[in-house]
Amino acid sequence: MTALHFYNSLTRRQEPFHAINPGKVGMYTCGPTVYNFAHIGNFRAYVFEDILRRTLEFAGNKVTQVMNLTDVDDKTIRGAKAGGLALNAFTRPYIEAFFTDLAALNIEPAEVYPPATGHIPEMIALIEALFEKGLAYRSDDGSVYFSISKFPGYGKLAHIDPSQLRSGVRIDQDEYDKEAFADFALWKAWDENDGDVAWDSPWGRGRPGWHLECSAMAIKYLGESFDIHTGGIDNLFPHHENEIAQAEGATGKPFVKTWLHCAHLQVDGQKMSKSLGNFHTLRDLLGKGWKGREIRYVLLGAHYRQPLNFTFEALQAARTALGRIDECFSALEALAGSAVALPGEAPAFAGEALERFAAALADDLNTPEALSALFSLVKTANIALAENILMPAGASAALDAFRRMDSVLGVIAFERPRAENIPEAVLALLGQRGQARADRQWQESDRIRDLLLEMGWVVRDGKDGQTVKKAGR
RNA sequence: GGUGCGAUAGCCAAGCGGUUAGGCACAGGUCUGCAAAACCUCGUAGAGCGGUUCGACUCCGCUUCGCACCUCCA
Repeated sequence: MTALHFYNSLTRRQEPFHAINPGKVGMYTCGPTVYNFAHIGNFRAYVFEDILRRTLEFAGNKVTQVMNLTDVDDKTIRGAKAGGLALNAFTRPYIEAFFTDLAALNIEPAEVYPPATGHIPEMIALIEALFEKGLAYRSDDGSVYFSISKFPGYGKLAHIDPSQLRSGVRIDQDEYDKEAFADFALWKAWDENDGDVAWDSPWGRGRPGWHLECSAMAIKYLGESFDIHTGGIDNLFPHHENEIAQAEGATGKPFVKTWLHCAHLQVDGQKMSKSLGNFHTLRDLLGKGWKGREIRYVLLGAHYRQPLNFTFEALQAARTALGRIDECFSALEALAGSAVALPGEAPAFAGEALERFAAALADDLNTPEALSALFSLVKTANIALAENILMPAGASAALDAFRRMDSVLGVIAFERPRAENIPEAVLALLGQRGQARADRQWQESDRIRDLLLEMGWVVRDGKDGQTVKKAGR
């Protein structure tokens, strides 16, 4: 396929992608803070990262993805305290829920999900390295800070001039004991709000700063320099900027080659927030009867660097569109039967659509364009089917193209409605109706059709007789 | 205030200096006893004002409006 190109937040340009070790890609993804159920805005980022991962695999790479779990920070500590629970007892259900949710969206698992609380020694070692380089200092209360004025490259990702950082931002400096306003905590000294959440360190009891975990765990699992780091756009500053400062400050090597950031999801044109009542968790939507594949499809509908407006109209549109894909796929399956595609027999339209699809993804993960290519395959296949010009081998080749596309999109085979087992009673009624139709007893035929509908089965009269389908979806 | 992004037909949403994006909805048609379903067909839209150009939705400038980040929200 065409060479992959990604927009790199660091250079602010679209660049050809070359893995440091050809064929093997190391990728770090900022994961959830496990103090609550993740919402669909969070999942936009995880689905985007899944598309990135699958596109890399589509292009023949072996991907090693690391996604951290932030299981210690202000919010988790606050939640544990409010619930009267130990920290890990508080976070565990949310970690489990997170994995359930990932599966519900057909997101491929990462290779490693390191929890912050499991990597305190690595973080302490990183702070020690920063002390050696003169980039860290200890304050009177025992906290440790990173001195951004001593790190020349600070601001290169966010393109921020550190000396400008103060303007317009509220200042509550007395909460901390820092030398410079923009310095950030590497280690936070224990205070009474932390309860029993504390680890020993050379600087006394306390807990790691939030930015530290990602640098420490990324280096541990992916090395001091690796290919790709992703996250939501909101993490670009300060979190990712600080990650670079910590990692490059300690190792002296370039931390990450390519940074990719996903734009936010909006709901009904506005930022998602609890006060506006437009805050949706994944489980809320599943509870309302929407399928994971439908939500996933909606999230693929816009380019990842553009804000995406989430609406229930979009979910309904996704349901209808997926239904069309399913119909086409099933019709091809029926025609293909057990036929195996032979070389040279693939219809040209399947290859063309797949090529367009691959080019769209290679062009900075253009999923809307990729979906357009998918639908061009649906349409041409439908026409070929209607005109009876498709041989079983051709149908099989078209199916292969769909499957290749779905290896990235993950919406066709996933949760595809299956042919239901038809109960005896329904079969019996169908038989009666068939007889009535043969006898041109339309009233009787319609009566049975209504009866079946009441039982939850929709009758479709086609060229080859009647078929039934579960109602509702 | 600083930095960045955007404004596309009823809705959602892409590419592109001149050649059909696509999806949903609407409308027509095929099929059908009727209906449903399915399938096909169908939209010259590009915030406003200037400029560059043979030609601009696409490049440049200004205006208006919207969004995001600016110390721990994906």
